[in-house]
Amino acid sequence: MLYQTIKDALPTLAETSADKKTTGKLPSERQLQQQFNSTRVTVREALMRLEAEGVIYRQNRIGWFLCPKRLLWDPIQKVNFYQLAKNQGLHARTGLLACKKTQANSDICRAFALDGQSEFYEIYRIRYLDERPVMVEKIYCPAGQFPGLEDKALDGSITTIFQDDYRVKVSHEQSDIIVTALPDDKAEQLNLNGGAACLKIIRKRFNTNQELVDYNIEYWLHSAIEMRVQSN
Amino acid sequence: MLYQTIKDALPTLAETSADKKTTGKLPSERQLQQQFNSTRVTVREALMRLEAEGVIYRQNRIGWFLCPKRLLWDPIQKVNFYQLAKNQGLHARTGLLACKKTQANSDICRAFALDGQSEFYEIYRIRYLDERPVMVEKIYCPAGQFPGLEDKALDGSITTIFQDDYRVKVSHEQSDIIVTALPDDKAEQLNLNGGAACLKIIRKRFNTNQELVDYNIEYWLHSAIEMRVQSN
DNA sequence: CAGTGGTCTAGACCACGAT
DNA sequence: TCGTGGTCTAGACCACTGG
Repeated sequence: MLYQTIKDALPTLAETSADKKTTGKLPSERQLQQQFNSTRVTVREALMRLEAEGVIYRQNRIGWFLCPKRLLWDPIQKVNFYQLAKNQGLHARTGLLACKKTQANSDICRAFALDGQSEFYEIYRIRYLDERPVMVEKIYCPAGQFPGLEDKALDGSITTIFQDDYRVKVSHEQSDIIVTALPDDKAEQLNLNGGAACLKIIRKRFNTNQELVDYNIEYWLHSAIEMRVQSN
Repeated sequence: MLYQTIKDALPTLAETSADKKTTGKLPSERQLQQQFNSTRVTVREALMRLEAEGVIYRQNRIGWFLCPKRLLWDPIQKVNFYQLAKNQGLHARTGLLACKKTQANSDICRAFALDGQSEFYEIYRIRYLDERPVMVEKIYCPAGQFPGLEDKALDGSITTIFQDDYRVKVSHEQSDIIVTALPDDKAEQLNLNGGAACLKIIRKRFNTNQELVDYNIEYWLHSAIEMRVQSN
């Protein structure tokens, strides 16, 4: 199986392609095809397996790259994203893609115990680690509860805005985590390809009165993250 | 993209192929190729994407099947596997593949603060949900601490054996969780194909003295499991 | 033994990126 | 504009499953 051959050669490959000390880009698929005396379909199958393994990733229409180390995350701790990254020597950044008032699907309405006509803020954001896009998220919160939210600095910490501007404090949260494939529209935002493995996290955050504060849907590039949990 | 077409047709497909009330098996790749006027490579790409999504899975050289619902698991709770499954209407079973005394790799020795010459029990097991293989695990524990372990009923709860037969009580644990591809040897045991997405969980369990009791490496078929965690 | 999935070959066309 | 990745066609051989 070609996959093993390529895997063993990976370190060399990334080096040789490195014009200067560049980003760990692999040679083009056609170059690999020649080098390994194979065909493009086969080369791609091998690359996709390495992608599944979390060893390489690809950027849409750009090429294949070696994966940097994963961000270590504890789903129990309510830690600030920037702080978490910094502690691990990574630079975090958040980009705001959109913020609009809209209605939400039935799952979300039900979670808030609101009916289907209710208005929500939908905040669409993207997160980078060392300028590599690794996650997109949509945050839903009831519009009535956060007047003027669209004018806040939404490319920072939402938790801080809730707390400082609206006196709403998140006390605990629940995360649902599954492995799935990146939907095409999310992939596009991340400059990745639809179908890549990802972690889908649905996070519900509550205040001390057990009321839902916001509903968050995240898609993480699977090779960018590692989870560590501690039972008591 | 063919993938969407097939996805939409999935319910119909699983039905039509069902000889009797069978397991949700899809038609053969060649049948699909004809039905959708395409080629096998393309059909397979579409199927593999659906597999990545967690909608279908394949058994090695048998075919493609619709996925049953996922087992919901809380990595914080130290719940018995059988009980967990039962609560969710699933039937759990464990098979013992092997149990031997052996040396362990450096990661594991270091975790136990033992040197590379130390002997360990290595217990290799497989777990089924409704008779579908969904996980393989290797459990390592220091041989000296558990004399005669190989003669116990290792297809049941290890925790119970530790507690009842050796007076060793697990008090807390730490789990490391990443998404990766199923290695070929693990895939073989599961009757699956190497390269399928999986959850790899490394779990360390400690006694009340903060001493490591066992070291567990699990590979879960990704579409068989969903995680739910609650922060305090 | 017939049919299946696993793996591979040898091309093709298009849209987009880098230049 | 040229090369790249994204998608697809049309075959092939083999090992294994299931009847």
